[in-house]
Amino acid sequence: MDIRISLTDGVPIYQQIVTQVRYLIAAGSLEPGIEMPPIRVLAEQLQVNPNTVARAYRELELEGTVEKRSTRGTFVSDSGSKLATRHRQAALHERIDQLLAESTQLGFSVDQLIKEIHSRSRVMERMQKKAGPGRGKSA
Amino acid sequence: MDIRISLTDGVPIYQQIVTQVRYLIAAGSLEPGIEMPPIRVLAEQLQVNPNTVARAYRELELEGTVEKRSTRGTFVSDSGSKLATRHRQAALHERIDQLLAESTQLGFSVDQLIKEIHSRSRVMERMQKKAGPGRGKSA
DNA sequence: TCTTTTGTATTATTGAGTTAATACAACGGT
DNA sequence: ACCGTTGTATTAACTCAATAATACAAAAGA
Repeated sequence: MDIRISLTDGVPIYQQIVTQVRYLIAAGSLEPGIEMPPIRVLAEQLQVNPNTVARAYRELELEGTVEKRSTRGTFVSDSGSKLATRHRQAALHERIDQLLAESTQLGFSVDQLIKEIHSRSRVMERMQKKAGPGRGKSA
Repeated sequence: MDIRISLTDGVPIYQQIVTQVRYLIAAGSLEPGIEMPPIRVLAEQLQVNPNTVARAYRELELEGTVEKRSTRGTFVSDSGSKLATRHRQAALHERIDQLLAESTQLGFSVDQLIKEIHSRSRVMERMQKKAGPGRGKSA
């Protein structure tokens, strides 16, 4: 499981796990039916408390992305890929809505906002070229 | 001072004050040179602790939007309008950057993102027509 | 049946952030 | 000089979320 957590960026560990599992599933690295690492194993690899991983798995199960089969383990559900993608899109929509609300408050039109986005995306691209790969615990 | 705070939306009170003062200044309701309400007065109007208002004023002073003249009061600084606008734009840029980061992770191109934004903005407009004015303490 | 492996549940600790209570200090007008 | 007004400083309480410590329950398989 190629999951990397950062202890310094303020994002809760369990949330990082959820997000990255969704990513791995949406990207096809984790296919439906595959067994997830047991809670304790992943916790050991990431050097975090098992409860933290349990919380991430619980959230993933609630949304239907994975299935827990009592004592047999946790598996990527059949609809895992679809759900993971949907959740990621929902997260994106939420961000977009926040942004629209804030830019409206600022008196920007949508067109002006679009221009700003293009501008920022150019800046981000430039930064991408300089930035090295992130650091963090990995599994 | 037409400031309305919400005790239920999770945004810290002092932050709401800062944001709304910046808005009032950027919008021209508060012009450079104008005296701000004394900390205790605004605190009384908003029914919050004076320290909360003090914290908001301190932040506004740190960024140069207002000036404190020791015991004479707090005034909108000459560059207040420019600074308030700049801070609001910076906040917007930050949101945009988060959004770009997340959408990149999702595998969206900038153009796809733009389409999503247009789509969401149509949704938001529709919701605007239904929503009534917000409720909250006002001064 | 016993042991191992799985997820679960409960409770405590930690930590950050926000707000409040209260006392202080300085300037200015009378 | 004094009193009232201004902002300041210090400390405490409170809230909330995240994480950890620990014990529990149930199923599978030797």
